[in-house]
Formats: sequence, C-alpha cells, structure tokens
Amino acid sequence: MTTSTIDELPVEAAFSCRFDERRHAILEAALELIVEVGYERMSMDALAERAHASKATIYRHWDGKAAIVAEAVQKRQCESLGNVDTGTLRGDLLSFLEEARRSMAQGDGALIAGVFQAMRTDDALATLMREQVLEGKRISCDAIVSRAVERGELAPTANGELIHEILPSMLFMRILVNNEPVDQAFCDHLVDDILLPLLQR
Amino acid sequence: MTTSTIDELPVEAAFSCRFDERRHAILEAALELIVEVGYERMSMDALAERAHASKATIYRHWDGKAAIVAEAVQKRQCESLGNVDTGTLRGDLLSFLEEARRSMAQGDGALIAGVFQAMRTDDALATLMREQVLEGKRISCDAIVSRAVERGELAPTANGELIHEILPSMLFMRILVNNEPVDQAFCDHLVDDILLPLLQR
Amino acid sequence: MTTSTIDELPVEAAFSCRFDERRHAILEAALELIVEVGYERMSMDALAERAHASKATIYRHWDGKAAIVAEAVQKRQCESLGNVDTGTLRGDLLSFLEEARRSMAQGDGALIAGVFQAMRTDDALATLMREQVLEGKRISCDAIVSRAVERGELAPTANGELIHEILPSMLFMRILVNNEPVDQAFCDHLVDDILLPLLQR
Amino acid sequence: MTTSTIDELPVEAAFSCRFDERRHAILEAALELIVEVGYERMSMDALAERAHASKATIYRHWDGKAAIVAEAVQKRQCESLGNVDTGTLRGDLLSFLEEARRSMAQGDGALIAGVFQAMRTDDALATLMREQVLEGKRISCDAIVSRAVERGELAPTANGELIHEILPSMLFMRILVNNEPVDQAFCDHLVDDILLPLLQR
DNA sequence: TTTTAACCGAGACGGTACGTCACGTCTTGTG
DNA sequence: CACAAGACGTGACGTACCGTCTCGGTTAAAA
Repeated sequence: MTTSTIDELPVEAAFSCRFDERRHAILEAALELIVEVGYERMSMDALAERAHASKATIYRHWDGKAAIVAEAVQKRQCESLGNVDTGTLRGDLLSFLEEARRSMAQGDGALIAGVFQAMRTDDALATLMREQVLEGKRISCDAIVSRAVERGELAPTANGELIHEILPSMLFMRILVNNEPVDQAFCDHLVDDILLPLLQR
Repeated sequence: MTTSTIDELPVEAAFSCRFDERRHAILEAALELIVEVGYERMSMDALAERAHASKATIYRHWDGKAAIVAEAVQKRQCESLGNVDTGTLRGDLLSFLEEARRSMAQGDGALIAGVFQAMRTDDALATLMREQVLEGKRISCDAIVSRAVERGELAPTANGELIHEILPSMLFMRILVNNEPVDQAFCDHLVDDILLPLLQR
Repeated sequence: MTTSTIDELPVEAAFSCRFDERRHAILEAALELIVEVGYERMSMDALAERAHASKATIYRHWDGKAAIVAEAVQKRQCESLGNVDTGTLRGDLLSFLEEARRSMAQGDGALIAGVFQAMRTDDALATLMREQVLEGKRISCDAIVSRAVERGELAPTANGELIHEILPSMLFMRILVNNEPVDQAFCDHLVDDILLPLLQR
Repeated sequence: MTTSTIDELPVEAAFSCRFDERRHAILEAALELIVEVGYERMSMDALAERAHASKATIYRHWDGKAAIVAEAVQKRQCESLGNVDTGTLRGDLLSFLEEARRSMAQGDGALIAGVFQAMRTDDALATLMREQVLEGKRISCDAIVSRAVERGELAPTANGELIHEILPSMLFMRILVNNEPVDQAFCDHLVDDILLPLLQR
C-alpha cells in the first residue's frame, strides 16, 4: 500500500498516527462509560471493549483508571471554555454558571464525582487536576472580573479572587454532596445574594 | 441534632451485651482503617481482622462498607458538637471553624472524603448523611446566627441560611479538592472577608 | 441442623468435607479437560467453569496448572493398578501391557504427554511424579518377576530391573514420540522379542 | 539421511544473501534460547531481540515457534552425525552413545525436550521430526548392524530393527523423564546387558 | 442442670475485576 | 522493497477483594 488510508487529510490533527487514534478512542469510551455507570463501576475490560482496544494497549498508555479519567476530563474541559463577554458582570457570571448547568445536564456530575474520587487515591492525578482543570476555571473567573473593572462595574480594588473561591465550592457542594440540580434559581441566588454583594462591597 | 438514634441510653452502654460490644469494636476499627488507608483501600477482610470479628458478623449487622462508615461517622460526629457561646458572632464562627480544624488535624479529612465517596454509590447512605450529619451542622449554624440576632450584632433580617450554604462548601472544597490545611489564616479569611460582610450587609 | 447431610455415610471418605468435595470436582474437571484439549490448551478459566469453582479456589489449593495435573494423574494412576496374577510370566506381562492399552484407548495419551511436559517446567512436580507414579509401575514390575521366580519360570538371578527399565521406555516412546497405537502386535513383540529373551537369558 | 530437503545447493549457501543471513541468525538465537530457558519460556520477543531481528521477519519465514525450533534442531542434527566404524559392534554402539553423551553435555536435553513438547502441539512438526531426525538415527543404527554382519559378529538373521527401537527409547526416557545423566555406566549397561544379548541371541 | 437456640470466629467459597505477559498481526519509517 | 522497531487485539495468567455460606465452639436463656 503506497498511501495510507489516513494521510488523505492534509491538515486536521497533523500527526494523527495510529498511536493517537487509539488514545482518542479510549478517552472517548472512558467519558461515555464514566457518565453511564460512574467511575467505580467502569471496568477496564468494559472500557477496552467499548474502545475496540485491548487492555494491554490501555495499560501501555496510562498507569490506571485514574490516569485515564484525568486525561479524559481535562480534554473535555478544554473543549468547552467559552467565557463569553455579555456586556455586564451579572451577565458574565450567569453565563459562566449556565455553562456549568449545561455540562451537568449532560451527565458530567457523575464524571466530576468520579474524578474527585480518583483524586483521593492518586496524588499525581490530584495535582494534575488542580493545576490544569481548576486553573482553567480560575483564569475564566479572573477574565470576568477584569472585564467588569474595565467597564467600571467594579472598583479596581474588588477582590476577584473571591469568585473562584466561592463559586466552584458551592457548585461542587451542590452537585456532589447535596445532589441538587444547578437550576436557574440557584444561579440567581448565587450571583445576586453572594457573589455580587461581595464584589461590590 | 437534639436526639440521636442511638443516644437513648443515658448510662453509656450500661449492660453492654456481646451484641453491642461487637458493633462498637467494628465501628472503631472502621474509623481507624478509613483514616489510615482511606475508604477505598479499607477492605472488609482487614476490617474483620482489626476488629477481631468475622466478616459474617459484620454483614449480619450492616449492609456493606458504606453503611458501616455512615454509622461510624455519625457516631464520631455526635461525640464532638460543642457549639459554644463565645459572646460574639465572630467568636462563635471562629469557634465553629476551630472545631473543624481540630477534626481535620486528627485525620478526619480522609474520613470525610471516604464518606462522600460512599455517598455517590449508596443512595440510602447519602440521604442518611444529608439528613443527620449535614442537618447537625445546619442547626449549629442557625444557633450561631440566632444568638447574634439576640445580641443585636445582626439585624433580624440577616439571612442565616447563607452560613451553612457557604461555610461547609468552602470547608469541603478546601479539604477534599484543594487538599489545603484549614489553618488560622483560612478561618480568618472565611469569617472576615466572606461570612461577616454577607451577614452584615 | 443437628445432622449433616453428608455424615450419613458411616465410612467411605470418612472426612469428606466441603473442602475435599471441591478438590475432587476440580481434579475431575482437570482430567476431562486435559484429555479433551491437551495440557497446553487447558486454561484455568475453563477449568474453573467446568468444575463450577472459582479460580481463587483453585489457586488456594494448588500452585498452578502443573500441580493440579500432577495430582489428577496420580489419583487416576492409583485407581487402576490391578497387577493380576495370570499364572504365567508371559501372561502377567501381557496383562500389564493390556492395562496400558486400555488406559491409552481412553485418551490418557494426551494426559501423559501433558504431564511430561509439565514436568519439564515444574521440578517439584517432576520429582513427585517420578517418586509416586513411576515407582508404582516399578513395584508392579517387581511383583511380576517375583511371582515368575516363585513359579520357577525364571532363575532367581534374573534381572527384574530390566523390565521397568525397558517396558516404560518403549511404551512412552511409542505413545509420545512415535504416536503409534499400543496394539496387540506391539505388545506381543515387546514381550516375546525383547522382555522374555532378556529375562530368560 | 541420503537426501535432505535443503541440501540441494551443493555449494553451501555460496551467495548468502540478506535473506539467508536472517534465517541463520534467527535459528542460532533459537538454539541458544531453547537451551538457556527451554522451549516454553522462550518468547518470540526475546528471540527477535536476540537475533536483532523483527518479529515480522520471523513470522514471514516460519509459521510459529514450533517450526523454528524444528528447523533449528534439524540443522543441529545434520552437523553431527558421525557414525564412525570402530572395528567392533560393541565399539560402534558405544561410539554411537558417546555422541549422544556429548550432545547432552552441551545442554541438548532441554532442546530435545522442547522439540518433543512442540511435537505434541504441531502435527506438521511432529511428522517432519519423525521423518527427518528419527529417520537419521535409524539409518545410523542400520549401518552399525550391517557392518557387524559383514564382520561376522552377528548372524545375518539378527534383528537390527531392535536397536533403534530400544536405544532411542531408553535414551529419551533417561533424559526426559528420569532426568538422569547419560554416563559411562549407563552406556555400558545398555550395550552389554540389553542390546548385545538381544542381537546375539 | 441440662437443653436449646442464638451468636460468634474463622475462613472457604463463587464471582468480578484487576494489571501483566506472550502470541501472532499489522504499521511506520529507515537504509 | 525488505527490514527493525514496536504498537496492536486477543486471551490466559495469577491476585485481591467482595459478599455469602458453612462450620464448630461458646454463651445465654429456657426447660
């Protein structure tokens, strides 16, 4: 065979070798499974079958279940980090929460729970997640506050740090511990009763 | 929590029959193990050995690992629920956090993480924990706010609800996700920069 | 339950507890499988399923495939070690070979091949087999020669050792290497052209 | 062995192309490995590494492990098939056994065991080995008897067949099953107590 | 006291999933 | 274009833990 069946695409995933194709299939399968059955009940055999891969291949690429899930979540996180400018601070905050709402509605609650569980077991994973996923959130929060300061909605002295301290905490508490939906009422309450008062103080 | 499901015996286990003696030994062993190795790595075989009990006995008394841990945590929670009146709102809040600090220092972080993990798997446990443990925290928070209103530190319109929304969220986030210590600086920050401003608004 | 469902048999396998029942089921399944598919293709999973046992149970009782097969073969060997007195040396020898013929016809060829293969890997097994199985054969051979000497068919100086040197060698060669049947012609040839001439020399 | 399937090239691989160079390296590596670790524990990966070859190349040239080992053993066999005329029947027999002794001392025991094991799995290999290797032994035995008849040491009616029936059987039994050395005492015993008496009867 | 029944420890059991290893195939890139 | 290098799917391996079950022995109340 003179031409590969894959090289036909001139660009798009430039070095998309078999290697990467397998990684991708496995990560996708992991995301599906973790949402369907949760982290704990996702077996490596099931993962291998779903990804049309072999367990050997999986363990060749990752150290264990935790590492796979970490990478999968990180990937998913990168895909959706819009951070739209709605023109007002309140709008930006609600938009940010809306993103979380949509994510949860898709079943990411189980996924997040799975990841946090995995983080308790695997320190390397925990560090990774903190550095990459949470840091992504932080950057978004900072951008929201910066824009508000530029608009003159907030004093330059407003403590933007507070948002990414409080917002993720309460989101996770609601999702993971209380297991209540991230609905419009909750978003409004969070923004109007907690975040804005603290920022505008 | 005014009445526990177990506290009914005023004289602490006066006629401690073999039955109760076994329950106690197993619960103690569970607490030890969950702190030492975490929920996930606590095996029932290890638990049985540590408690000098048989797995049959364990499964005779509880449905599974989750149920044991739930009861153990509940028990531990009942032991330490001071809620002292320090004379000021700020003092009460710091005292409340101090309690959490001490608990964490003893290794309860792993325990809490374990319980939350178990809650994802076992719905009955989750409901139980929400009703009993979290409700206990809520009552404490309410009491703190009530006393502040009586003292005139807070307007009667102050939203006491906010405390037990925000405080546990941020505590858990710090302990379970960020894995950072609940130190004095954090307590002060939480009280002075977040809780008090919101209550006194 | 005051009386066990098994104790009813006063003798016959006096201590036939669950323990031994499992061993027996597994050994029987092993014999079946090794004859059906050979030693190499007998998987432990298949063995577990066939014996309605779990792999854990198998590995609790034996070190590995080799050890199971060793015990199974030893057991089978013990079951059939007739060594009948036919009245003549030639008759005894042919009877001895007839036993081998029957065994082979039942598919024991594959079993023996499997065991010898396992012996190359597992030294403990090899020693065990040499001591127990081959020694059983040796005793039978000695008995045949002793009876012939008593009858006066052989001089007391006849070297009985020769039988169990030559006979098993040629049997195994024919079965394992040449893969030819142990038929009547072969038995006659072995007895009349080789064994009797050497003994009567 | 008058004609081999490979000997057709009179000039011994005169223009040893890369093709043949690879075959040779792999066969040599196979001989080394099978002697070092045995047939079972010789992995194809190890073989490829040892021969500085790729597994693809190996599987391009042979069907599997068995086929490689078959060819390697055949090659080794052809290298050493002296069959010297020592002037006496007894001398020829001992010389023949001496050859086996030397071979065994070099570690060919493991090799032979490996081949016999492979023969149980691979019928094509088994047939090949029986036809080529064992037939080689038979021809040597026949030659020894023929010379003895010519010398007048044996009657023309002596059954030469007996040698290659008994001799390889007892050699293999001793090597593979009993795992005892092929020492001088054994050779003498075999020749003086078994082979010569039967031939001279 | 003697019986009887509940309870206990010990631990074997059938399962499920784990992470590893080797086989034989297939792909990529170099000489 | 054959090759080395090595990733891949497959499938068996031996281990760990789960939750169930059966066994004797011990302790309590009932006879």
